[in-house]
Amino acid sequence: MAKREDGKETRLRLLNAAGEVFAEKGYRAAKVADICKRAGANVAAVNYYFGNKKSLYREVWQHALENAEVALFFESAAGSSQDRLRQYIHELIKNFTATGNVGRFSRLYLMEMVNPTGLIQGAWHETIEPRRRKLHDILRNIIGPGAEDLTIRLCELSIVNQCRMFVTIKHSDVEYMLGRTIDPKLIDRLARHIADFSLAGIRAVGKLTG
Amino acid sequence: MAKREDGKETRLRLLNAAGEVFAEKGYRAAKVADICKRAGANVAAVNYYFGNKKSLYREVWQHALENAEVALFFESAAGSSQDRLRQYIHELIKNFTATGNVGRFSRLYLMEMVNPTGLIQGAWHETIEPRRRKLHDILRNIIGPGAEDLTIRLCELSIVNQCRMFVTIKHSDVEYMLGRTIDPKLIDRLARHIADFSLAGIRAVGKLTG
Amino acid sequence: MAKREDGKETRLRLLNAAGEVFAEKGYRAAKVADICKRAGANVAAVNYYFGNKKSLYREVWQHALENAEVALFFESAAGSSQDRLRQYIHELIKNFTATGNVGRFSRLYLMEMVNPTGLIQGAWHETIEPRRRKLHDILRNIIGPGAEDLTIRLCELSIVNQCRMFVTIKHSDVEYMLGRTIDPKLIDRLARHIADFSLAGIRAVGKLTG
Amino acid sequence: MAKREDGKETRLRLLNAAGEVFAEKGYRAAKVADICKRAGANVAAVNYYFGNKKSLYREVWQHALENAEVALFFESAAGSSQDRLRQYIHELIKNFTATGNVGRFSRLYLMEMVNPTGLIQGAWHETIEPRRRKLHDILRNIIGPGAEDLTIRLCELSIVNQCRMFVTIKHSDVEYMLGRTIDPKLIDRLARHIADFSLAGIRAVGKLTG
DNA sequence: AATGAATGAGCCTTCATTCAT
DNA sequence: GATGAATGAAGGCTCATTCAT
Repeated sequence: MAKREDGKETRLRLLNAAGEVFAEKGYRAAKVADICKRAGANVAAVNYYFGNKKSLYREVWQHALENAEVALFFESAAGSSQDRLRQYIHELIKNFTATGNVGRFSRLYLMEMVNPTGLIQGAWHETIEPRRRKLHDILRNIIGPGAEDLTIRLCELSIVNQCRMFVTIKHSDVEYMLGRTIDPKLIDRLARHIADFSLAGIRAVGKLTG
Repeated sequence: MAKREDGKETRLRLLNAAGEVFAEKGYRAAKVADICKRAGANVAAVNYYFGNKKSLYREVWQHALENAEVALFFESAAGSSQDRLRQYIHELIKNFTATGNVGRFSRLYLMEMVNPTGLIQGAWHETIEPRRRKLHDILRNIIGPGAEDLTIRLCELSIVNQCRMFVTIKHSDVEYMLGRTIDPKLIDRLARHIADFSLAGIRAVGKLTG
Repeated sequence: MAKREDGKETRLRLLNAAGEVFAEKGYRAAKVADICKRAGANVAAVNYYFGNKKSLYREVWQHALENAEVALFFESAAGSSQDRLRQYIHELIKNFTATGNVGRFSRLYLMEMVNPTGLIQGAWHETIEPRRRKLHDILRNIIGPGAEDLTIRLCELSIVNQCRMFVTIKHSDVEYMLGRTIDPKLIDRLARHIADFSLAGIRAVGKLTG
Repeated sequence: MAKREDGKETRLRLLNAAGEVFAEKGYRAAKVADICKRAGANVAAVNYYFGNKKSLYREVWQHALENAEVALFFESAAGSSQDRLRQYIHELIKNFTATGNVGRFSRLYLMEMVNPTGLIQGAWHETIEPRRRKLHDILRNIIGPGAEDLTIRLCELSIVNQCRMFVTIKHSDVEYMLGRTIDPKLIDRLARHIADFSLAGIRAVGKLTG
């Protein structure tokens, strides 16, 4: 609570506060004043550390990517392709449901998808591409080399969009549709469901076009 | 340009304009002035006809829900359960990709999901429930009476969330992942993919728990 | 004092108030709030009528040019070239010392010269050119066709810059140097002085280069 | 980059930087942060060394006035009165067009004239008076003892205001009116022009009132 | 019944200044 | 003695809303 601190610390507090507020409200609706208040700093702090709201937003993405990316991809994936797909889905869901940087980032991501700010350009594809590549390879292994590329891509979409339900899990119809509240056990069940459901789906469409 | 129209007509134009703008920008980012301009009405028109922005938003939802196109949604379903599921998916996608009231409503719906305004309470469940009921019945028929209710609900989510990718089709990663732009032929392909993928998935998880 | 007036009236009041404040303080130091207060309007009035401060500034120039220009050039100039020069100088000084639109414009002009805003581009040369042309022709007549063009242009500058002292007459060293306060009689004396001084000057340099 | 310089040195760098920035932008538009950056000092340096922006401004004037280049201005004038006038005009113009302290000071002076800060009271007259005195004596010699004092003062104004065109030489109409860019040769030509033009003017008005 | 005029509250940003070290 | 951190006050702009006609 020292009055004049390291400076990097206040900056970090602002970054985290901004991450939360942007994730909750979206870029436009997020108020600089709210961010500062949540970080325990003055209104002018955002300008002091980041220049303006736009730059702050970009830095929040940068920060989120740098920190979230770490947890994102199990490099040591092993086992059969089926096992790897299960692992992938688990990771994806964990990513979407996580608290802290990772979960927040997922929400940030959806916000940007629904209400594009046009402020993050590069970071966007840097985020998507490696995830997509990974999933693509797994699916290719499961379906076999004979399948159309489009078939695989459609499977990617089916899987990613099933997992994405977790992004909107709050305030959404997910809980309503399941008739119960979300808890870790249910999340596990969902992950298994998506894996089973998808593996069958993949095989089915793989046969049709392979 | 008539100075004295019916009065109800201006009101309707405002309602439509508001639907468009809210769907495009979301509640907060939508500007009353824009809505009025698009409706060819005065700045004060919104407040004159609807009291304020919030009431206008509620009326837009009400209007959308009362709209026959949305409400009568897949009444005429017939054939085997598999066929009815295909029809359902097609309807859902058509709904999401349609222009005019229907597609706009879908976007409104997503906007509300991501950025809840807390203004529409009742209308929300009125929308979801009948759709869900319908899908539930179809799935129950396919899976059989022995299955857990939760299993069916998970399948509902899998299907709905696959279809939901169309809502964010613009500015999203869908086109990026498919490596091509969306056109009617591709939408058809996607619908078939989701149906095939899901039917296989349903059967698989049905067996596991049934 | 009607609460809701013509609208053009408030706009005009803003335009005049802005003219005064910009002339007194310069573009940057002029406060929108001050302008509005002086015009008896709300802070948002500037945005309502002119969009923003910059546009207001441009409109003030436009307005000043349209109104000042009327009084600016005696089209019916007659008499010998010497007489026309005297007339020109009188006009110029009257222009610089006038109250209301004309005098204010001169100050605006000087402000722009010292602290260019880069906002008025076109209006600038439109202002200068006709004045310059007129003086140029008079001087050419006095000096004779044999003189270098540069010589004439130097005489233009000598005259214009002598007259320009009136622009800075307040807060300046003019009163201090003259040892007395400015009054209409003194202005007359100054005009005669500048005319006599300049006519002799013109003839002298005309001989040298002619 | 030394952490421990004399301390006086930083102060001096600030003074010079401030002189430049104030001259370029005027008091209000000059930013403390800019001044500090240009001086290679910390944002807090101005307040540390000078208390606040106002005091810094006053010290800049004081510094400029105390500066030998400005104060010793045309001490060594000799020759006939005509020659001394030519010298005076040359000095004045050199002063206005000079780079470094002197030219900067001229601009500071004009800024203050157009946009009085009310901060320099005393220094103001200290600047004007000795210059004026000098010119006055020269003119008195040329015109002769019989002339009205007012006549001489009017001539002073004519000369000073002709020379003053150099202060606003950038961004002004001077280049536009001359139809060419300013270079040392042209400045020389202008100095000669003003001298010739003025000498003739002086003699003419001297005769009229003498 | 309908509208152009006008406003107030709130937001982002700037900047001189202060403070703790 | 000097500085990076932090702040408060104020300015420009946006926008939903209100008012008089």
